[in-house]
Amino acid sequence: MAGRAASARASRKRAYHHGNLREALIEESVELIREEGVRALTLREIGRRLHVSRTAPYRHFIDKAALLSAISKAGFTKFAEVLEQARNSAGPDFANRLDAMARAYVRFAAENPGSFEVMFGAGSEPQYLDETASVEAKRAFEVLHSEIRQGQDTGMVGPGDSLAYARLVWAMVHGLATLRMFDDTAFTDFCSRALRRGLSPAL
Amino acid sequence: MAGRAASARASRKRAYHHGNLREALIEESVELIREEGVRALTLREIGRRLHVSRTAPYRHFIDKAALLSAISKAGFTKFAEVLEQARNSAGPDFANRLDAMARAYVRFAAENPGSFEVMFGAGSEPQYLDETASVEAKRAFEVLHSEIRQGQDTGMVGPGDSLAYARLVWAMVHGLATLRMFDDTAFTDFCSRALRRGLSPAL
DNA sequence: ACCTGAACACCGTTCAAGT
DNA sequence: ACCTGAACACCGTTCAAGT
Repeated sequence: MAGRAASARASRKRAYHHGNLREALIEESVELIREEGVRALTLREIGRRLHVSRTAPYRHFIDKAALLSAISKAGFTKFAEVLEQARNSAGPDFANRLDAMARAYVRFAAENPGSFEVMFGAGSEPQYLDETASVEAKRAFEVLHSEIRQGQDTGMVGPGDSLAYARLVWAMVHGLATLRMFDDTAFTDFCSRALRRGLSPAL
Repeated sequence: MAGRAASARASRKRAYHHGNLREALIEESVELIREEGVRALTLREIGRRLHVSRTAPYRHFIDKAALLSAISKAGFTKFAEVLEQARNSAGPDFANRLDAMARAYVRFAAENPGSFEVMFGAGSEPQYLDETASVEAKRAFEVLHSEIRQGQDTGMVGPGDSLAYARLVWAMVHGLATLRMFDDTAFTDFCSRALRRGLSPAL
């Protein structure tokens, strides 16, 4: 009946003694955040859920901030995959690829509000997403940045500093995501069009 | 020597019994947030600072969330004033007025990170800044929205839904502010130009 | 190595009691 | 009306002690 689940749980629990408590802490934290929000993330609660003492997390993270940092990095890794996948599925046209990434960005924020908050929240300080950011955040940003460079090659994006264009797009879409303006696809498309016009070479 | 400060403090303290503890709680919270960040905002600490018991705030706010809500509203009131003042000081030219508001928006976020976080943070749910938002938030948004309408009248902004244009600009600038991309004025100006190009009527 | 319980210094919130 | 102290149920974190 519940044999499989039980044995999975048992082996999982035993496995903590083998060195993957760290991984389990991150996974369970992401799950808890998704279910109950960031405020519900508590070292004690996460310990309870993993049938582990409340101080066990300190074997793997120096403090709660370190756990949050790991959650953020895991979030950015997933985020980069999502953006890349959206871009690659959108065909060769620059407009379609950019729009697909914008939609994926906003959807990620909508579906993972907790992770999104940890990734971009007060604790972190990502700023320009290049120098000070984690390598995971940089990788996500690079997915967009490389697309902008391609857009410049095909004349869809004006000449000049590709980094500035990429930051501009990132900020625009990030604003949409942060203000949770994503339940109206007509508006999102409206923004995409205006954004592309803003990027295009001056006449 | 310290007589004036002392008597001011004394009359201030006595005044709490006269009904302005509520106001003092908000002011002191904003001050504390500015100094130490949102995480430092504690009902107990705020009570300490005002020489009042830790449960005194409950006479004026049902819980901590209600205090935060009041802080948010006060922040939006200030925010609206700042935006309006920036616009009015920028002369008659649309581009200058829009750029001035963008700069003021970003500067407000830079100078009041704590208030900004409370205003737009996880607790609140402002979304489109019109229907669900507080009247204070709506007022701030209206400063921008009315300017967009004027831009349409003078042909600087394309025809159609002025609300959509206003939301677009808000999201763009909000992204800059949220990602703390404000230490590079050259980049901010770059974004302003692209933004205005995106708003302009299609050819 | 990894885990545990007890303990410390904090919170938000409630409530009976004071003026 | 407005304020207070004690109390309750939580936290994050440290540390000596266990296997």
